[in-house]
Amino acid sequence: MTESKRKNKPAQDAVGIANRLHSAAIHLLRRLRVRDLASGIGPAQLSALSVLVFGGPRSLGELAEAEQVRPPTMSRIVGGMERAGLARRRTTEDKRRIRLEATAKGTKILHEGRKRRVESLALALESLTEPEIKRLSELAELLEQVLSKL
Amino acid sequence: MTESKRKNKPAQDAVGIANRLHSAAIHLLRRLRVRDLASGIGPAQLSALSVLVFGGPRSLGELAEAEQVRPPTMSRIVGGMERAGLARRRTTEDKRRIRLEATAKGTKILHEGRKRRVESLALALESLTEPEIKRLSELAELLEQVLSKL
DNA sequence: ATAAATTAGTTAGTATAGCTAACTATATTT
DNA sequence: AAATATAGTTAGCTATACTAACTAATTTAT
Repeated sequence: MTESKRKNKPAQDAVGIANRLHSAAIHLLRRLRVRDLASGIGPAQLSALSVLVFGGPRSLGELAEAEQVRPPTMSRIVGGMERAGLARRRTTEDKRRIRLEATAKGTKILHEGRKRRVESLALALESLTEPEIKRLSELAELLEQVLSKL
Repeated sequence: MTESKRKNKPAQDAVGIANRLHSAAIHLLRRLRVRDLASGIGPAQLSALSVLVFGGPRSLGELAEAEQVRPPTMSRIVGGMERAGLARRRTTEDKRRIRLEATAKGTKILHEGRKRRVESLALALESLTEPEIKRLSELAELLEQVLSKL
């Protein structure tokens, strides 16, 4: 994959890029997952918690959608988060709905975990040159943009 | 998180970029995972299978290390792969060891799955402009480079 | 040459995380 | 008032992750 161009067709390149991005994402998360285990909280709970912390309180259905899982799955994840004291259920005017919010403990743990998780990646980034870092920053943004179209 | 810079210290930026990359990777895989389900094979099996297909046969311990899981976990994953006809165990000279290899069926399914999985991403990429695609290609490369330092 | 230690994998038991189907309770529509 | 729709939960299945404890084979040490 040392990237000599045989074809300039963007469509062709898109598949190659997609493959590389996919592969890179898998490897990235697998490495970082190891660090997550230190928090003693599973990845699904951690990810759901981050939605509550950074995105604010919301209903179970909304959280399920944000996390791309089915409601029963989210129901269990939330159960675990509650047991661990990371989040709580609140009743709402519409009594079918619940309002989920992060506890202070959940918020604290998330921030600590996120920091720990990301710090090894940040360290690796620092071995790059300034312009490379800058480019990587721009491209991270581009990636999120692409994902929003997925 | 709209990221105005209070500090220009690259170390600070690296954390921000690392966070965004981490987040993007999570979202990317979560979206693509949906497509993987079509194959009827779980993500761990799919990932292990890809090691066998693209990296060639190897022992259970080696596969476990490549996949960053413990041997008992890999033992189960392989069990599932065998039941599904995706891989097989072969005896070796050292009778403690086993040699794992992908079956023809496993190889075929992996290639099909990979294609299907990546094609929606490729489609999203095509909605970008030429220079954006080019930049994203650089990201993939740079990202792999960073990962190799992780 | 045997005993001890190491190595490779499996088995057992537990927890999390995903699904569908079926249920309860509340709200909305007819 | 009855029917329908919506929000969550419960039940039951599977996959994936762990540690601890086991078996079998090989290697090392006595």
